[in-house]
Amino acid sequence: MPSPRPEVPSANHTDRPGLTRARIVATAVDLIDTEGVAALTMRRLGARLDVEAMSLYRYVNGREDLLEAVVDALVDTIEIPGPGQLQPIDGWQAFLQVLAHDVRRLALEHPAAFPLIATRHPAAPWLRPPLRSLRVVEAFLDGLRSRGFNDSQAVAAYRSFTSFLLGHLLLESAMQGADMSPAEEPLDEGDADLPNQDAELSLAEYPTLTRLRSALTEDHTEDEFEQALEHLLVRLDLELSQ
Amino acid sequence: MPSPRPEVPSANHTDRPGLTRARIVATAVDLIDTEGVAALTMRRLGARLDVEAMSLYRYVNGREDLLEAVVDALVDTIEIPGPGQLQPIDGWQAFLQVLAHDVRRLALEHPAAFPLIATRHPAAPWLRPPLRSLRVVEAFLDGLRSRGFNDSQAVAAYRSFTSFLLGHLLLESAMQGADMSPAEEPLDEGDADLPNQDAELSLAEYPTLTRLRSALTEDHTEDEFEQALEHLLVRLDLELSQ
DNA sequence: ACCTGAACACCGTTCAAGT
DNA sequence: ACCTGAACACCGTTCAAGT
Repeated sequence: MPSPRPEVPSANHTDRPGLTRARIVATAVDLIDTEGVAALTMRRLGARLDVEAMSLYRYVNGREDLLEAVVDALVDTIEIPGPGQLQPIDGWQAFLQVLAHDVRRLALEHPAAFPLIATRHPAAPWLRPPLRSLRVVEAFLDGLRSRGFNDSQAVAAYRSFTSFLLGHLLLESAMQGADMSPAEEPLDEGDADLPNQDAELSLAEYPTLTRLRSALTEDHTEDEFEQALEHLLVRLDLELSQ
Repeated sequence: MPSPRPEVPSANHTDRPGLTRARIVATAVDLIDTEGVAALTMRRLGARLDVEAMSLYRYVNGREDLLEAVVDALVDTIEIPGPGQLQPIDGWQAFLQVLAHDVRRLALEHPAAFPLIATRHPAAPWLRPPLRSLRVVEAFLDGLRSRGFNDSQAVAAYRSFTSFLLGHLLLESAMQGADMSPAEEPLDEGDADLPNQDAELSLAEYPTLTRLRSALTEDHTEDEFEQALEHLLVRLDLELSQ
């Protein structure tokens, strides 16, 4: 009855299934989403998996490799618009529109992880965040080629499209995840003689900022995204016909 | 700065002058520039200053505060175009051109630090990287206002300008600082049976990537920057007259 | 085959103690 | 006033040992 486990591929009916690289990565993503990147330590991740930290090293080549795997897992959720989401009639503009919104979904679903996607060095220098996987870039280039772009036009579009996504989505995800990294302490009132830089930074000397403060605070990130995307498409259209 | 001022102004003729917050921050920037952000530990920074790590806590509220100070110091090197660099004749286009290139200078001079500038949460939520200091934003808004922008146009320009800078310069700085973080080990030849993911990632299954590899590898970051900047100016011009 | 105990080097941070 | 020694909690990582 307590027989040593045979070849059985997945026969484990306990609540805590065996460790897997996939399960480790998924839990890591969850930990980042809920507590921030700084909270992702090997030991805490182990604890979430009911395992000692050292066990993770069977499936992951250290913390750096784990972070790499997290980024890859998230980027792999990007869906390249195919026959499912797109009518054959729709051109490259619809293709880029749908793709842009899926990358935006990724950024807003994982605001704490997006800086990793944005700043960790990709496997190859010509992979540009956030479209930083071979699969995604291949599909991106093919998608544009099959919709009328030639090679150099597709490459140029890859460059401008990634720059656009990175700038907008990094700012938007920063806005989203605002201040969740430093786990919300009840604010300390002491040390009133210190500069106290963060509480209410002194706007006194900045009349224009003071006047425009409420305008600056308004969140127009979605409008900005749509408008900038629209302008990018116009710009690409110009370059196509020249 | 209500710093604990010693009575003696600067009477220290030794090669190692006394500690200063400014000196600590400057050395930290240097450490990041030369060895990457991961190398910036309190202990190593102390060693560079011929001091024990604990001494730093007199001038800096821990590592997070130090990183904040590093970012602020770098952002403070941004020069807002004034009567010196700009003729009164020049309009807002010249103003933004000159400013954009100065921020680009910052990114290329400190490629390892730029991700910090890009991703650390600013002091106020309406401060957007990389123009994330009160001084810079005030001067930016005033600069545009004095050149014909009204309030909401200036605020809109702040949003699109920062998005543009962030996307382009983060990619360009990543390109610049490529792989200097993991201190250049002589590559290990062993373990040829493992996936060996990083050495030469397998392009076999990606025909388009294989074909366009050389095109993708070309560095056109400067052209991209100039072109995208030009298009942003055109776009802003349109919004001005509508 | 898979997980762990023990150990090591390094880290951030505090505080009483030195000068 | 300024710096340090000693200590603590936590971290990444290795490896022999357990089952």
